[in-house]
Amino acid sequence: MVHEPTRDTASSVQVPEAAVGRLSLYLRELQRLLDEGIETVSSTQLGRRLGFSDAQVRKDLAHFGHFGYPGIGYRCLELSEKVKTILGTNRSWVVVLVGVGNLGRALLRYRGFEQQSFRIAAALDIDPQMVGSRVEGIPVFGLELAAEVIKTHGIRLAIVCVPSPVAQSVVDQLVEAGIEGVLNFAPITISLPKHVRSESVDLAIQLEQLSFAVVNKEQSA
Amino acid sequence: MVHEPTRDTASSVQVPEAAVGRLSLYLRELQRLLDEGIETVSSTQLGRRLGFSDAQVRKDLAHFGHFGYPGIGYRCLELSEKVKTILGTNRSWVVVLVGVGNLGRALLRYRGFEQQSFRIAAALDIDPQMVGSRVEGIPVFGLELAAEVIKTHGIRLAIVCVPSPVAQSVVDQLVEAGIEGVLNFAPITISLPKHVRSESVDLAIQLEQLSFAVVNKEQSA
DNA sequence: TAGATTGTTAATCGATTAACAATC
DNA sequence: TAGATTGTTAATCGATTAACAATC
Repeated sequence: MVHEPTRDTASSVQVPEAAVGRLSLYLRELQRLLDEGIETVSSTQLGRRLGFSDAQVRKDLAHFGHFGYPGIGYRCLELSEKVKTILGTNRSWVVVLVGVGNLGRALLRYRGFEQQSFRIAAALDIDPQMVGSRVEGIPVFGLELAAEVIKTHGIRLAIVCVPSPVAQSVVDQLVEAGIEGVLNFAPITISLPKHVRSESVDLAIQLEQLSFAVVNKEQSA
Repeated sequence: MVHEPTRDTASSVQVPEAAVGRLSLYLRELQRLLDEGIETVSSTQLGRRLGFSDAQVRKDLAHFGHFGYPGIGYRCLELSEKVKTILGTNRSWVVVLVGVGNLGRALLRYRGFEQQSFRIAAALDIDPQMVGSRVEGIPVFGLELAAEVIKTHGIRLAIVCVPSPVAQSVVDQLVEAGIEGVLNFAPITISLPKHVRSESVDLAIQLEQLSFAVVNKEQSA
């Protein structure tokens, strides 16, 4: 009796979202290991460096393939390349930054993510004073040119650092213009069509979490 | 000073850590409702605005007390005050910012979290050129004065935006000086003693998560 | 009262951990 | 071969959802 190959790849098996989050941490740690000249790492070692159990590490990675060698562990370089491919960062992403205020300018200057295959190619703003200028070498266009800028540079992701009151409407325009993912710095919950994904950074919320943890330290200890 | 990375499993059995994270989102949304002049909200309404189920909202809040009124819902003002008390943000927190580089200066300028009861009272740096100056009105001290600055201002939380290679050692010094919570912008996993809590912001990781979601959109849809 | 909505218990679902045969 | 470590299955643990009596 001949069977069709069973489809148990990532497309049919549900990969927990938390596992994808940890994938980024594994990658970051693998890159540190490589910097330290370490060539192989076991799930126990990798987990210890990140505060995860060995089982967690193996399970997470096994969702995506057979990357390890029994008796040896994982080869750091090989695994980091595999993880990059899974995350989609084996190739370069072109990003647009929207809102060239204090925070936006700092991010243009920061460049902390460039080494990780994300490159800001253009900025958008509504301020006529900014439009037409360059900030940190990056040209600033009017928001109404979003669709054109996005198409010209093959942009799929946006970093949005506009004031909260206009954030939803700005994101709506970006979605209209074809953006597929949004990193949002405005402290509001953005409504998006299902085909667009967002991540957000809210420093007030993170500080609140620290506040809670510190205040409740006695109880949780 | 070497510590094990803090384990998430240290969270209390009674209240899931994820529920505490959502508490901040409830608070943010309650403040928007108040701005809109809305006085009461049901778990269904609040959940819809945040993308959570009504049961989730009720369950999360019920971990901390009986805040609702059957037949009516939750009174926005009252609930927001209760949530602030739980999070510890009903009172003001004094924060120190460490590392006055591009990102640090942007955060000093940003002030997005001041309205949420977090106030940066002082900055620390090792650059002799910076030490003794003021940035955005905030005085910059040498890192070696950490303990004194922390004690003088009653500081318990630190925002750390120093380069990755020195982040662990800087945090070690802050812990030594008595800091209780750290918001870390360096893209590394920081080892901390169990009594110190950390949150981190890593833009590269958040962009990677967007990258994954966009690349795997077909499968996940 | 009738309608609405909570807080809570029970049922379901999912994620983490433990254990171990397979394998290098 | 002996020792180490993976990938995977089973067991455990925890979190979310459903349902509904209590209650305003």
